Amino acid sequence: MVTVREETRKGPWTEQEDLQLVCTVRLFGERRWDFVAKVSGLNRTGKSCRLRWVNYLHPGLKRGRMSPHEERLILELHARWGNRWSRIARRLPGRTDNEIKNYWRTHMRKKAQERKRNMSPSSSSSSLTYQSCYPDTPSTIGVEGQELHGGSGSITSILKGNPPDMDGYPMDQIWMEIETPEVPSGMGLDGGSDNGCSSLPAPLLPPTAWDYYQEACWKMDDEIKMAPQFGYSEGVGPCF
DNA sequence: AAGCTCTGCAACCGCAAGTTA
DNA sequence: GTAACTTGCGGTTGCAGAGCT
Repeated sequence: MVTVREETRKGPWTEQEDLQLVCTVRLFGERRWDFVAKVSGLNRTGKSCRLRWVNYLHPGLKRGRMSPHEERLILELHARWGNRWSRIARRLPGRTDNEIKNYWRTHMRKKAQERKRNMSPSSSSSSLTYQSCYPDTPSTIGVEGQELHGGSGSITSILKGNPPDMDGYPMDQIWMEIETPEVPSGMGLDGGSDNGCSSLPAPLLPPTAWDYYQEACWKMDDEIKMAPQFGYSEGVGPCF
């Protein structure tokens, strides 16, 4: 055996890695990230896997620009809680703390530049408030419909080079289709209807993608078979 | 058309809190 | 009770694409 132990991978995720991670999380749930990292065969840290999942692969993530509602909500909540990004994110379904953090950063940068330009000391010297930014936004802070913007997902691109009908398959569309109750039989990865382990809906990828999905999972199948001591049976995601 | 700057996003790092043995 | 391990959070950085000069 000439298995050269690779160093832990860093940097951008590949489509293959995404698939492997999705596959593994699907099986084992959104817990024990170090374990997920190991079992998936990815040379990534558990931390890295978690981050990728939470910020990018998790179903239901919204992508694209913040809506005025969201912008306003962020401003309001930030005024109330400060840099408690994860807390703020919980109030914004489909948005991650990272996303909000990034948004806020660029938002503040923009505002700072604007202020520099204007340099009008006559205006209120207090820190930025949502009112000063969006004086005319409606006051209804609600959870708007789960509109799904077209994202630029890695899984999207894996599909790009694939069957022509899959061309430009947006990530969100994938998740939307996933959410439909139709489960492609055969993979046995649906893990039962209510294992309650994760928010992942049954099939992860549209039918055509399952071919690739299967390929991506071959390694894991071995891992699982090799690791019965963990008490996991195929197709049944454990609840942590 | 080419180079430069700006913007948005993805990902890493370090630390703290929580959990488990 | 405590040490080791895992997870979550916030800050920061680097890169790629868009827009501008």
